[in-house]
Amino acid sequence: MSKASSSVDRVYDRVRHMAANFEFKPDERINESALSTALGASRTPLREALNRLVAEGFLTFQNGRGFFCRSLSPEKIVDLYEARQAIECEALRRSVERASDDEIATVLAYLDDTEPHYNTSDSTVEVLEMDEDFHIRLAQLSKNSELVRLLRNINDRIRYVRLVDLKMILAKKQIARNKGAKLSAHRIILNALAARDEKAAVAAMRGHIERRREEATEAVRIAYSQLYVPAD
Amino acid sequence: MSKASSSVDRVYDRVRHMAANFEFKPDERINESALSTALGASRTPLREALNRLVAEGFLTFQNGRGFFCRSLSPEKIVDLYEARQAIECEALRRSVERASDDEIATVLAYLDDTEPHYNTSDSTVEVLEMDEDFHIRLAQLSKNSELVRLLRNINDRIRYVRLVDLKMILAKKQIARNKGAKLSAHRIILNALAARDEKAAVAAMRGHIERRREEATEAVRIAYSQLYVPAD
DNA sequence: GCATTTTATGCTGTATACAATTCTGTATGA
DNA sequence: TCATACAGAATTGTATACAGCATAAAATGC
Repeated sequence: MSKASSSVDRVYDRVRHMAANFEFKPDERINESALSTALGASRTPLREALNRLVAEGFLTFQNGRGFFCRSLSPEKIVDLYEARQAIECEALRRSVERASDDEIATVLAYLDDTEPHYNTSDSTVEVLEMDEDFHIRLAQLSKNSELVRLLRNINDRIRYVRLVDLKMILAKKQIARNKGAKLSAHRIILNALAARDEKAAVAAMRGHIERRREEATEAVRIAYSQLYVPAD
Repeated sequence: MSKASSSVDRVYDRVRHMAANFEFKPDERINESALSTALGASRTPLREALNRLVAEGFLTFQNGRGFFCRSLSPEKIVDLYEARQAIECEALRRSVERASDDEIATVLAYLDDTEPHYNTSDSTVEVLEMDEDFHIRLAQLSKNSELVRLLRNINDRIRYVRLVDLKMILAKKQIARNKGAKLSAHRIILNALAARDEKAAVAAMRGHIERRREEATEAVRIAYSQLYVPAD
């Protein structure tokens, strides 16, 4: 049960995390020598990791100029939200066919377990983690590993903006939060799935993501200001 | 207007093409030294290219054992077809909102131009190229570059099976082919888009891809036999 | 003072070397 | 006959060196 992870893997994980959280500023050039020494590896494994991240959409690459952080623009983020709608709605359609009642019940149990914490936690990171986890579990019911893979990739690429968005939401609705009075969006989707009501489930999912998509432009604006203000 | 492509880029293009066409057999191990000399480059740029291809889903990687061709299974291909449905249908929905009449007319003109050749060519490679090109142009109407990017990736990963499938279809319907008598599937989709009929367009697209998805298992079987029979 | 050329610095792109690991084939024993 | 152990070969993983390019800085001309 050992990990036996290579240098590339360690570097990859670390740099991916940095890129996801915009520890490189948008469009910032990445200095390979500096980063490699900072990570305690040589440039060779670092560059291999960077190449993977380019293919995943976390970084860009220009010949002769090196690697750069991806840019951060409302358009790009909206594009990703739309891709997320495509993926998650498709997964849901397949889940209606393929997920057993037991499997759906397991996800429902997960929801029951986490919802109290989800509704009271002040840590946006924790809340987002739970949210992502729910969506992944739901997508896995489709039995389509490609859709799950794509969703994971998209989630990681919009995480920073989602985090900002979530902070925004919590700041606004700090007083009145879902405490079971109203059915949560997640519960509505899952209930529709359990009832094998494809249309209702997909519509709920679409709307659920759509609401965030609409906030994307604003969230990106705030994200920028947050990125370029040194003090937190 | 020079290309100024680096060694990595050249190697990347070449190996990607090889992987797409299963010039490496499914699950086959890739020998880095041999391949690098064959491509006239050293192992360093080759490995960078291989890492990109892993991230894109063309290859897999096992620590300490190296790079392998992706496996070829009906399940994987079905997964990809479903992902394609997700992407293309979403793109179509957005195109209904965003594509101008002129832009749609341009794609229609492309269809008019290519359809004669499309219906008579005996080269499955050519036919598939035209088909992919049409679908990409259509997806671009969505103005969502992420969806286009994903579609390109998926298309390249299922190309080999699609090629086999197409050969199968042409062999069967060799006599009676669409010569304008019946409206082509592409034309139906495009007309619905032009009429801003989202439901009809999406339904047509879904069905269009669904038909191929249903043939996937059979096509994979034939693909296997073709891959492991030396003579063509 | 501004634009332009030249020079210098730093960084990237690739090859190569070598250590570490895995694989293959053979021999040995039950 | 099968399993195991071992030795040699092959292959991968990483560091390092250096050439070539791009960028920044300095110098020159107007």
